[in-house]
Amino acid sequence: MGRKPCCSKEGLNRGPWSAQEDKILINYIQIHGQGKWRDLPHKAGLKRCGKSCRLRWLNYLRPDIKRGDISAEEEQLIIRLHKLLGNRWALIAGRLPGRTDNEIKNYWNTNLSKKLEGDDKSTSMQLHKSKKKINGCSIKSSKKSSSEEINKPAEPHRVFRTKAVRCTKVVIPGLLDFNQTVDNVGAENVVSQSSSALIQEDNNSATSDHDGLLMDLDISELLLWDALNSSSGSLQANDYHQINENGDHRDRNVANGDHLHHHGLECSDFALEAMFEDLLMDERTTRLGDHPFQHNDMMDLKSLELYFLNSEDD
DNA sequence: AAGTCGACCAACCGCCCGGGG
DNA sequence: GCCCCGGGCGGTTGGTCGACT
Repeated sequence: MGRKPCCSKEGLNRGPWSAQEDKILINYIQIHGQGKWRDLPHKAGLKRCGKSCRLRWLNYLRPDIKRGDISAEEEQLIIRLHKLLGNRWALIAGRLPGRTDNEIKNYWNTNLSKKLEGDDKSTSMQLHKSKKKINGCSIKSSKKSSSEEINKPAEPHRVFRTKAVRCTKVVIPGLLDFNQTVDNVGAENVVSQSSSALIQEDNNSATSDHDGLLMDLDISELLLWDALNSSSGSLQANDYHQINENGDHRDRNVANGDHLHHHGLECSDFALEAMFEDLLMDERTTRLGDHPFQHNDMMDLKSLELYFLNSEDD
């Protein structure tokens, strides 16, 4: 009955990885590359489930993993992205170079959720006094986080999807031509710059007056966040490819343009995410006035909002 | 010093999706 | 169209360790 397990658990090691196992896995991947996770343990001589190997590599052994505390900037970014995306840890992680979804998820669950919950509760008559230490006072991570820096207004989060259900199809009317050449764009720069921009835009971003969709942090803000930072330096297409590879998903869904069709654009989550960057690419590479964005580096926020509102209506 | 509690986080689990046959 | 497989994702668990009493 039930689902067939991904592998036989018999005779397999479980729990924490030993240094020896790590070494074996690293050596194997360095030689053979990633993929074929199910076969990997057998071929590499590891007594581990393939999924376990994959997780170990992605969350711990990858060379581009950034170790250390989450910075205040990263924390702000996580909060805002979570507001926008909900528990889409992989997407959020995609915006934080070197951070893994697991790490962000853990960080959120142990620090930020309580922090924000505390904020909410503190402004809602503090009904739960029985729950001591709820407001981050004794949270261990206070040593590394910056709760004082979170001066968020206590308000319910508005996310597009709070439930972790994959959105595989999003139809966006053919306002944008995603078939345009993708060049001179470095997503890595986009990511890093975008991140800081998002933070900087925190307080002065023009939030929409429209109900619902664009309240608080919204798609247009995310777009703006990217767009505002699209003017720096010339960037290479292979940079984009590189970050796609590092970002696991976007190369498949976006760089190939699989999901992007003009006049009725279909896109996956990954494509949706990368769409923001593609919008940026569009703006940068074409510099045409045919779409709602001004060809200046400073884009018209209202245009962006209207664009998405129209999309929503459609 | 010893016991208890709670936070942290690596690892696991189960579900879902896309691709291929 | 259906089924299987590989891979990805989010939720949850459990071991470890530090803080507190």
